[in-house]
Amino acid sequence: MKISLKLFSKNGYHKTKISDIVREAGVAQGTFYWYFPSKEAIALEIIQNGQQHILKVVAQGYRQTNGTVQDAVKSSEKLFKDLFEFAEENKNLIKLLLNGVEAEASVNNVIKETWVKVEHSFQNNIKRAIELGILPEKDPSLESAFLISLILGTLDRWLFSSEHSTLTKKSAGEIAHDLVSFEFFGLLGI
Amino acid sequence: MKISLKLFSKNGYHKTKISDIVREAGVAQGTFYWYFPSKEAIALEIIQNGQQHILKVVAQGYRQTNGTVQDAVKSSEKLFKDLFEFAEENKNLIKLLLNGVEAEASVNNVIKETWVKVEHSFQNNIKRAIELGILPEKDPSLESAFLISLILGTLDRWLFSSEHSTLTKKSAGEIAHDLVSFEFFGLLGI
Amino acid sequence: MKISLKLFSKNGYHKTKISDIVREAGVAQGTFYWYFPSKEAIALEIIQNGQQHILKVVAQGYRQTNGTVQDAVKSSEKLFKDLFEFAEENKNLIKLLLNGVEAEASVNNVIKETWVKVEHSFQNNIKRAIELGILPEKDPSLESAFLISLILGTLDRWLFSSEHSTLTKKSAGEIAHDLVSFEFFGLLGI
Amino acid sequence: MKISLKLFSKNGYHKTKISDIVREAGVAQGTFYWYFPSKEAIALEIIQNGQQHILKVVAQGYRQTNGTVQDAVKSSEKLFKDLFEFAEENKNLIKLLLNGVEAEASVNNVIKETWVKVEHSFQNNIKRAIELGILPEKDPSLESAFLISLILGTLDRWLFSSEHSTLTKKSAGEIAHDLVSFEFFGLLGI
DNA sequence: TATGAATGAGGATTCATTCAT
DNA sequence: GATGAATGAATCCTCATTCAT
Repeated sequence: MKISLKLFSKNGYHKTKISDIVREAGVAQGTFYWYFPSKEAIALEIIQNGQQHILKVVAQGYRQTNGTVQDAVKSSEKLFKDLFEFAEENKNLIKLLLNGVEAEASVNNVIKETWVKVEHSFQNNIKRAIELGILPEKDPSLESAFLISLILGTLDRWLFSSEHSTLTKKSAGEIAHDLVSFEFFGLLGI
Repeated sequence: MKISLKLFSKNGYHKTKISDIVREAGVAQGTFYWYFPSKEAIALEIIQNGQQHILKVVAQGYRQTNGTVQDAVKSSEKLFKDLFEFAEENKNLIKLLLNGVEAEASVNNVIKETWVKVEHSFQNNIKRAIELGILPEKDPSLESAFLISLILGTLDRWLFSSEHSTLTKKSAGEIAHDLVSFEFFGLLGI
Repeated sequence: MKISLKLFSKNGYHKTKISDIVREAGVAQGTFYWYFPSKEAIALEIIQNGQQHILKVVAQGYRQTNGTVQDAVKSSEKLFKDLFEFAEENKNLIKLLLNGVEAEASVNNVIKETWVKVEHSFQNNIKRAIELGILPEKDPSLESAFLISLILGTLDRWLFSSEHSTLTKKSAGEIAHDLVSFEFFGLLGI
Repeated sequence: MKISLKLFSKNGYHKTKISDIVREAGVAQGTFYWYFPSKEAIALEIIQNGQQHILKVVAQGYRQTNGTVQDAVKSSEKLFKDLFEFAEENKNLIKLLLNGVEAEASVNNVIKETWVKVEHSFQNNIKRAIELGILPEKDPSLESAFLISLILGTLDRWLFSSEHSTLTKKSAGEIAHDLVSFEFFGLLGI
């Protein structure tokens, strides 16, 4: 699975042949089919596996948000940092999830699902913050859409862009700090 | 090209067969090759074509930004509206550009290039705004990375997400309005 | 036809496309079919045309063989010289005829036929020489087979071999001279 | 490979389809590609294989040539006999090598190479005979060119010509005998 | 006569999957 | 559990030929 993930993320789903995977794994072609019923299946398993990990990170990321904006900012920054650190350690997985493979529909669906779930988590947090009076009364679903767009796009550029020298050099913590500032205060923020 | 674009964006590059394209076009297989040297070539032409259109929209989107924050906000909103309207009218193209096909490297490169160029345009605008004292002194490359992430992610969800009932129902103008608020003031903005 | 001959001999029958021919000729694809019913037909016409020329050369090559061995040698040398000069001026044709295209059976047949006819001419001459007591009593059909083998093989190496520096530098007359010596006296000849 | 050789020599390279080969071999199309990377590759392998065999025959054909013309004649006749017997047993291979396929350049090159090597072998022998004073001082490269022309042309007519009733009926030994007479003494020989 | 766009059968190669050992 | 040879459907592309203009 590790090898498959690497090859999928590096070369894409279709361009990764079973023969490539088994060659690198040092086993015979038939052996692959002892462990996985099909190419689709292993892709699915890889993605679902990854989804669990990510959701765990996100779930653990938010701690308490009791009270002030200051708390919310800190909490958010903590989550971003965790998420970016996880991404850094699992580049291949993230690449696969961000690029979206041109694979069987089932695989694409699990990928979509992953981000939808992450977004839901964000949305719940925003809702709570509004209820607590920390954030102004706005549409949480819209705000979370903005938020996840912001995060995933930045993540993509941070890890995989050759064009962003500034971005690429930053650590997960630094990115998280900058990001949270934009999140709460926008371009005009301090 | 129109048919190819539709099929590519709907089914992906690899799953779109030349035979699919010509069947829908009502011509013979060989006719395809009279007009395009290869499958890769037509994909490339489609994308490059699309790139030009988008860049034109972006270039024309920003008008003057002479002076106040108010002006900048208005200008930005205008651009977003234009961009989203264009996207709405060219859903297939946008889908292709956002999802990124798993195609030949050349095709993927042109897609990447497209967004890099759009981002550059944003970046220049932010620079100018900083020089004019409209925006606080920050790293424009970082800000533009945030901005493009925000826009493209939102665009994706607006056009192609089945999960965002709130988002989906909004018009290009409304999205642009909400987006510009987040852009300048963040979650805390009015 | 000239262009076709060039391309056929240079690249082979199958690798020469009608589109190659018409491009070089500066006419449209359809125009080709106004003058020739098919690719096979033009090849056939080219070869048959060439056959006539060669047979004329061979027919005129032998003059009188009245009497002595000396006469026969001279006569033979004259023919070889004519033949080799013709070949030098019609390299493309000769290449086509010697290599034997992998074409339709009909084309190959005309090529075979050409050499068979040339050989017949040789055979008749040998017969006459035997009748005149110039050559010893042997099987003329065998001798002519030897002779044509000798000539065509040498011709091939002379015109198209990159390995025969000695051969390549000789003129048609010189080759003819050497050849005739071998023809009549073999390796042991003076 | 045997089947491929047969089909190549019978129908030519281009007219032999992979589907023909596998049908006759009784395997699936894909199986072909398990053993050979391409059509070109199998042709190459066949030819190279054949080249080795021929060169072995030629290398073993000449024995000692110690002394007299008589010895040289005998030695030569022995080689011709071996060569012609080999050719008789490997008609398909010889046909392929003599006709020269219209295949990829690589294949054609190996064919050319084969005969060049055979000729070199002849040439060396002639050189030695000159040094020993058996043959008169002449250009060995020219003589070997004559010799190989003579042999290959005769071989071609013996095996594949429908026009040479006299030739066709002879055995390898008989042809060799006649050939060696022409080789050493020419038309005028006893 | 000339054009050149259109045709479509044909053919090499790929690769996920199977299965006897 | 493991092997790797065998399968064959699938697909891109070629090119001689046709034909309306």
